[in-house]
Amino acid sequence: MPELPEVEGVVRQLRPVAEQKTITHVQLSETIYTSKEAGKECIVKVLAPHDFERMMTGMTITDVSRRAKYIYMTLTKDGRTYLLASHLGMSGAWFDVASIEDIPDAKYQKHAHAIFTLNNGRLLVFSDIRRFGELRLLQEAADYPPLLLMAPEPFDDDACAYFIEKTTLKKYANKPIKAVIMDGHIISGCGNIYATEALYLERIRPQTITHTLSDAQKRALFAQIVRILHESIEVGGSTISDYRNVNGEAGGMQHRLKMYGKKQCACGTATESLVIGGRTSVYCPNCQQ
DNA sequence: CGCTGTGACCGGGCGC
DNA sequence: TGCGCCCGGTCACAG
Repeated sequence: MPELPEVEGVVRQLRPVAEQKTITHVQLSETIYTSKEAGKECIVKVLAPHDFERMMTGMTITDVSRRAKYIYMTLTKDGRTYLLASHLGMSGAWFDVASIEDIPDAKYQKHAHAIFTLNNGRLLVFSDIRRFGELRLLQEAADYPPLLLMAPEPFDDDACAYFIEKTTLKKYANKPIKAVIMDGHIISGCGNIYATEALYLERIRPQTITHTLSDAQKRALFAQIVRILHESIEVGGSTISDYRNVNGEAGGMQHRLKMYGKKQCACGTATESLVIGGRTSVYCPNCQQ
């Protein structure tokens, strides 16, 4: 499940293959067509499949960037600017290939849902096994209000202050800290993997009620999250549940995880798990107090 | 009005 | 072998 570091990796790989290219053809999957006909918002949001194909055709990709776990592609066509906001959901992936058969995993070949042909003949393919991902064509971010409500990028100067301020609101103060740091309105891009790791490294139990933490603890936790997100970006992200980068390669971060998915802590103690905010949360009852 | 809880979207993988 | 359940990022909406 791609979190911020994995999405950042995808963006860095997409840039050289997508920027300054023009989309000459778009083909959405039969699944999208039939699902949309049934009234569901399958991957392509708001627009009817044919309208999405028509509007995307002729677009020039001028910029690829990341905002939280969203991939933003800035597009231009006929002198107008657009934004394609794509989210990988649980199992989405982008591939840069010469043909569909070159997608390195059969499951991703089977679930190729949007095929963009570029003016150099290459294909940009959005695949998604569980269809929780999305492709949202907008004129600007403001056209989809949830994008404006996301917390600052964790690497921004004001992100820690924003986090501290939010944690003092009664809406968040009485929640478990893990639910708070995984909330994209508080911190951008920190999902279950990195929340679990940061709490372990700071020796804080995930169920700790937020207001019981001191500001110093909150600052240290935030700094730990930033550090571990950086570390993961450097080593290519975590390969968990089929996540692969644009070249189909695995990342290296999964080998460095100390608590996520562990049955036993490095100290020898069996880990415990509980559900917080609907997500499985693992911690060491010995190391985390 | 604000917050909380629940539903909706899915198929791979695993347990029985 | 086969069936059924669990998992999860995010938003929408009911209460």
